[in-house]
Amino acid sequence: MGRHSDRARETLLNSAEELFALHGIDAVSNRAIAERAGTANHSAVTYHFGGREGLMRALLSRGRAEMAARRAELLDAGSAPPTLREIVTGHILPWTEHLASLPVPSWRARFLYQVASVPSGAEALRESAAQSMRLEEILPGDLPELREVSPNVLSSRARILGGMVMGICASYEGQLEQGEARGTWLSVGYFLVDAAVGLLAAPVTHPTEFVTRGSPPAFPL
Amino acid sequence: MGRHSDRARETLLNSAEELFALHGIDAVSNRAIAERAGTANHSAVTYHFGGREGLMRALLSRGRAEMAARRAELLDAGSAPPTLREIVTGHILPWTEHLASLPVPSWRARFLYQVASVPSGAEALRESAAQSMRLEEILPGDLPELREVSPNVLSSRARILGGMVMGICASYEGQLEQGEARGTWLSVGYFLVDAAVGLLAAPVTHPTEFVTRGSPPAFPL
DNA sequence: ACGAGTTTACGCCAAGTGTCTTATTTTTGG
DNA sequence: CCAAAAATAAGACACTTGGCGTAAACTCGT
Repeated sequence: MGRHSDRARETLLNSAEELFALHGIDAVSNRAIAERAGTANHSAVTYHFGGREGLMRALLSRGRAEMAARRAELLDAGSAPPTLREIVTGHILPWTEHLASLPVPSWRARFLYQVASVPSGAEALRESAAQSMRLEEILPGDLPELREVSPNVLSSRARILGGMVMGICASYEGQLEQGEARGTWLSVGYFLVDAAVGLLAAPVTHPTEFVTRGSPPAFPL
Repeated sequence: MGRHSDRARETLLNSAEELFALHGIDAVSNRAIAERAGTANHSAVTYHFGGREGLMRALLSRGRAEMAARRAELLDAGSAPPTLREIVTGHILPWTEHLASLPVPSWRARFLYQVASVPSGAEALRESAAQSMRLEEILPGDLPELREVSPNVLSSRARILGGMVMGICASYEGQLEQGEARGTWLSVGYFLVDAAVGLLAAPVTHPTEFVTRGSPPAFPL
């Protein structure tokens, strides 16, 4: 058995993540990924992952287990019943902590931002998202901070969070690579928590019955 | 001079907008755009727009004048000095009103969401964005609602707004096409204004020095 | 050290793309 | 109505891509 295969797979995944993050999913060919990985085997992606779908699956599963564990840990440590801020923190901080654990430069945030944005990537995300909880389904309806927010509005607001977190993290990751970053991943996390709480609990001046769903798919925090 | 050329250009632009919105910028070839436009001239995009850049420029300039005028109109009608809500309203409502003015189905919101997300599109957006004002540069530092929000945090929060508006509008536009939409474009606009005000004015629990900039480029509201 | 199994290298092909050229058709101004 | 201009159609070409097949190189247990 080739134990080397793990190394080759890792190299391919890293190359793909970087190229996808920098140029977008659809702008990168399997051949380019293989070349970036340093191999002359232009069918490497097909060989190791069975094709584009397998590659995306492998990329999307990276770090999923750690983040899920960390989320459970944070939510356990909070008060019972948890406050809105605790719930939001439990969903956002595992994410920024995960990004903080990666060597600099990293491309994970920017890659996932691309995945969530582009139709071809969103398709791959759908199956993966099913394995993760969505914040909109987790928020209890009886939180005191959200008493004035109707379920429709709350659900629609929760949909915004994924894109918000992804976008800010992608931006910060880019700054980190350029050496222009101020602050830390943890400060980014708290910034996002503040913003998310303000967003979710904002006063409703115009009640509305519209509800967002479908594309773009909310990124599963 | 071919007066027909205007019609051909319009058809090409509509085809491109639709295909870009549904499949993403990088997943659509110039040939596919020409075919969708009903012409057998597979070089139509090059002939009428000089290439991909010209096509993107033409697409991005659509509706810009109307929206700018409407924005000025709304901001003029508000109180002096304007409140935070008035400023935000003046930047968001022209946008939802513009979308409301398009026939159903439309693809503009989804197209622009793609442009703002994908690197290749973001590049095209940069020059266009320079012609539009950015909300982060418009927000006065002395608004009473934002007294507790430091400039760094405020600037970073303002960056979120573009993606938020684009994402929600893209989602609603899709629902509209599917016949699943509840509410109106106007209600979407007020929903976004509420969310934006809550986001910008949210209490800051952890002061931070990080500032977002660079990619993803904030969509110029 | 050897041979089976795994990984890599690389050639080949059909399909698709952008660009450039050349007819052919359509439109316009006189 | 007619010629000039513009628009469309369609061919040629170089290039890239994904998929497939085969040969070489490598790894590992024995």
